[in-house]
Amino acid sequence: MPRKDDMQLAARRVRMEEVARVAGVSLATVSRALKAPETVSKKRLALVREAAERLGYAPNRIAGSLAGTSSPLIGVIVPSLTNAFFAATLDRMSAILEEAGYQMMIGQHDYDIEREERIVTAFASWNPAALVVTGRDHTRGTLALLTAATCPVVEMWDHDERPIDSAIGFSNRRAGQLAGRYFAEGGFERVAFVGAILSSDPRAAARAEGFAERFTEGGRQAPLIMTAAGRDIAEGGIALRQVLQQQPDTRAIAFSGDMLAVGAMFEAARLGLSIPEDIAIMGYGDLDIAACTNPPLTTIRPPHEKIGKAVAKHLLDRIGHDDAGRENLDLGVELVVRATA
Amino acid sequence: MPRKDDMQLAARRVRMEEVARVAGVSLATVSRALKAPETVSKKRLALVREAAERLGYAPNRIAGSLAGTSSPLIGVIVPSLTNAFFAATLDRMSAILEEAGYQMMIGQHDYDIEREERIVTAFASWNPAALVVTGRDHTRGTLALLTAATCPVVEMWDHDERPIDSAIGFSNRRAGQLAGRYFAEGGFERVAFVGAILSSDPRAAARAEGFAERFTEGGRQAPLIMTAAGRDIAEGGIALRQVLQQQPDTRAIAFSGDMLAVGAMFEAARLGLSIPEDIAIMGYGDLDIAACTNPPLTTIRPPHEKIGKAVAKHLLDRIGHDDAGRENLDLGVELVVRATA
DNA sequence: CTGTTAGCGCATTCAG
DNA sequence: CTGAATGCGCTAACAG
Repeated sequence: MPRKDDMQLAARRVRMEEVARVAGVSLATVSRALKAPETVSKKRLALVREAAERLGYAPNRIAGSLAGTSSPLIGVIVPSLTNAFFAATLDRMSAILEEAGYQMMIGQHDYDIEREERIVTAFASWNPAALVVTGRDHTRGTLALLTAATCPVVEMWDHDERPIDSAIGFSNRRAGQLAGRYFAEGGFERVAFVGAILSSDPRAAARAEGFAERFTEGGRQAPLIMTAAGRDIAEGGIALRQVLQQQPDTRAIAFSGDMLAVGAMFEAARLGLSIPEDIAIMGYGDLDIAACTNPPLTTIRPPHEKIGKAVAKHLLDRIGHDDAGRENLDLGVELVVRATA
Repeated sequence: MPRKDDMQLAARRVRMEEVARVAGVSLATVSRALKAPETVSKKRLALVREAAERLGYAPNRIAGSLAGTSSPLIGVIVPSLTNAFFAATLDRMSAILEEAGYQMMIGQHDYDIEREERIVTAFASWNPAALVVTGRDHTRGTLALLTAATCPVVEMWDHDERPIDSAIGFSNRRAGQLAGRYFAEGGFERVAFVGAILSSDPRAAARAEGFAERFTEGGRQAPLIMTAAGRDIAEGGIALRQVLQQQPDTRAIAFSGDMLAVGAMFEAARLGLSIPEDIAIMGYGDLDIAACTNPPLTTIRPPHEKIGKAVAKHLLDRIGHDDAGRENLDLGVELVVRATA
């Protein structure tokens, strides 16, 4: 490991001290000129900026974070990076936060709350400016860490009473209720709900519950609740066949995701079933594809991008502004009626 | 802002010094016990571990990174988080790197290389253990930063001569050639290539070039190259109509993405066109959906997940091991013939 | 408005 | 194998 006073070819990265020397001011003035320009005289501000520019100075954020109160790092944990919903949320967040000079550290736990705990632990040790997690289902350890955290904590994608700190999302139970009531009002007798891995996705499980709850309200027979092995489109077709086998008189199926629904539509076509005449289909997510299928998919639209924007803005509000308080926002969810149900 | 010697309710985070005190050893011993257990006697190792456990000690990674040579942070920059290809790559990388104790900082530039430069600059100031960018198309500034970087730099998703440092990907031109040759051999006379925003996506542009190059080889008429306004499924249908309008005798279309191709298939159905009899369709990406459509989509499969794994492993190899050298890997690409072409 | 002075929490010399 | 001492590069009091 080379020592810094060795003769070295690799130029050392330029430090604040050199900028100060070149600009003919003190270290502190450089620091202020860069972080709070309004607290420095115009004359020196210009000197510092010019020197920094000329030397190609880039501050060392690690050092800055150690000396300062907290780091411009925001930890965000989602179940999966490949899930289009969370990707949309992350996309919006990153656009806004990057603009404001924050960096997102992203972690995924694959619907495993033990892994979530490990990631929260790891993130906490970076002294982040904020921590964002998905949902309200955590281990006791995660809960303890998050409760003790000195930075703002946001639970997103779920709305409920008494969040740890702030929560921004919507009610998944209500989303399920929307579908259940719609099927009930549609006069269907026998229906089913297909959810991907309901045991590990508490949000999908909440939708299933809400669905069953509302559908059975008028004294109707309880829906068949079926678990699909995954969220991919291929599972949709498999699930359709299974539902029809277990409950042949099923006339309507609600899926926990649009891709499952589309897979079922493709499979229905292969089976010679027409939609919605033979079987009605409802999706969840309102992905771009929903509007394009034949016939276009009736689905439920969660506020994926709205969540991203709202979380990012809330964070920016709270970081720094001591007056900005916690928040518990329900962004709502809507039924988009198209032609499959 | 509370000072640390104030009476405070919020417990201060436990530091290494407290662990040292409780374990009855020096600070240095704690540090060594935690980072290089083999350099400490069994007896003290146990003492330190117990104390750390009991106090719930979590090291401050910011401080560690400042004192140490570099940080366990890996900067990864992709064009878009919502693009399923990059999402798959990030997913694999994060799984492997997280396991090894590294944190990914993810940035997206939305196919804007000026924004890429800003993100690279920001990431560099975190003293990362490695930097990963997508593709080989960079501003001069980015090039300068990356060339001067003291950490490993990987350009992924593209393969070419002379990368900045390491490169792991495949040849997009070759991917295009595969499609061009297939259409030529299929005996088509008039064909088209539809690419999303070709002006800003150099990889899609390379595929278009490769496509035209091979298709025209036998003296065939040059294909119509058409730019779609976006990557979403809805654009596929729009593009199909435009192609048919501009070149009514088109008998085969290659798309720069599976979702565009699927959108075109849905639109073709609405237009009463049958696939592949009236018009042949080829996708790119081999997303899950490709195998499920009616008929199943013929497409080209890039090694999305393989790239993620290979990049992560290469990084782990290189970080620390001075002996591990640069790499320039072509992971290949394959044509998946199904039923649309 | 400015410069001087102290650390931030840890990794790493160096002596023992 | 261990402990004392030093400093990573910067920010935040503080006094002028």
